[in-house]
Amino acid sequence: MSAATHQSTRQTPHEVFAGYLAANRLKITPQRRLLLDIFLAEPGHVSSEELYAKVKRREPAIGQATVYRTLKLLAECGLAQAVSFADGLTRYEPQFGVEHHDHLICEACGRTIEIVDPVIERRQEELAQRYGFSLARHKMDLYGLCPDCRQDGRKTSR
Amino acid sequence: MSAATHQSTRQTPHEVFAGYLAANRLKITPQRRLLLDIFLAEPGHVSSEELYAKVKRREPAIGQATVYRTLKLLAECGLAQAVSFADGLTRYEPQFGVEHHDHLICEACGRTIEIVDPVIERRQEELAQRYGFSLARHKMDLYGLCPDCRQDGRKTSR
DNA sequence: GTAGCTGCAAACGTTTTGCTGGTTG
DNA sequence: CAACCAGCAAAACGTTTGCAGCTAC
Repeated sequence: MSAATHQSTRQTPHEVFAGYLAANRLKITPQRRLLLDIFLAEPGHVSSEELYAKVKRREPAIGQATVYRTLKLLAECGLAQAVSFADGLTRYEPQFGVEHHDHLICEACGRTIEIVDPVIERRQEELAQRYGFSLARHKMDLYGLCPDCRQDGRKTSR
Repeated sequence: MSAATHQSTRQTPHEVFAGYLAANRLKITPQRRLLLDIFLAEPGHVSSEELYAKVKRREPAIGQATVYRTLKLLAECGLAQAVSFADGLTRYEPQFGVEHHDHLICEACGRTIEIVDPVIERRQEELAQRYGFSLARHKMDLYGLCPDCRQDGRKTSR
């Protein structure tokens, strides 16, 4: 729990979103509100398609295009951040009030585990300080093989 | 044997590639050799299309599919690494003979310092093992403000 | 009322795949 | 000579865009 950035402004995500929309003369619609809600309820990184599937359960009439467009808006106003895992899919992760995390990624099956290690987090701070940097954020992805894919051992026959 | 973490062996890239192909009963072809050469001559990250264009100048008959397929092979044997910049394009960067390092990046002036911290490296291994993963490689970028940019909000020199 | 929105479907650009003749080991 | 590969073109994939009617402001 080392939330290094305590802001005095305590806007809710919805306020942030509404503010951004208003500032750009865009409109608040039921779809956008719903998408924000469901997006924020997601634990980790979501692809557009995954979000589309979840939203569709509550609002079957919604279209994929709306999901794509809204995710882009969320990224623009800082509520979401686009991350890529080199699997041809763009994923978004909530940036508001969500605990930071890193990724442990299986290169074989694409499975991704979110991890946070206090030792590493602290060490990163120390490292940055050693170089006189003030650290704002970081990104760490570990690539390897998950337990399942290690056992499969489909290669190196003989 | 996923060949991604062979740093101690002094194999040339061509040897690595040939070894990987042989181990999987795949064949060495002129196209694959040419693609490896041109790929290694690239300074940074290349997209499949960029590589295709360059290869085509030397071997006009080559097809895009071959480039895609070969890049995938290079990634499998650890000579290339796929990176995504969230622009809908998969890029590959050469991984051979390059010392691993992480990045400390100034968000104001773009200055980048290459770092390696043994404590973090070791801890990453431990973390992966805890989840049953075998770790092949990782990527860590720390973002913040460098000493110069901390002192004055100027977005100076570089 | 008007600018902006939605859902649909078609368009788009990248990557993959099926096929056939040719090449490697 | 058997397995694998190349090139081609079509398919598949995720994402964007044009449109006509609808909605928030």
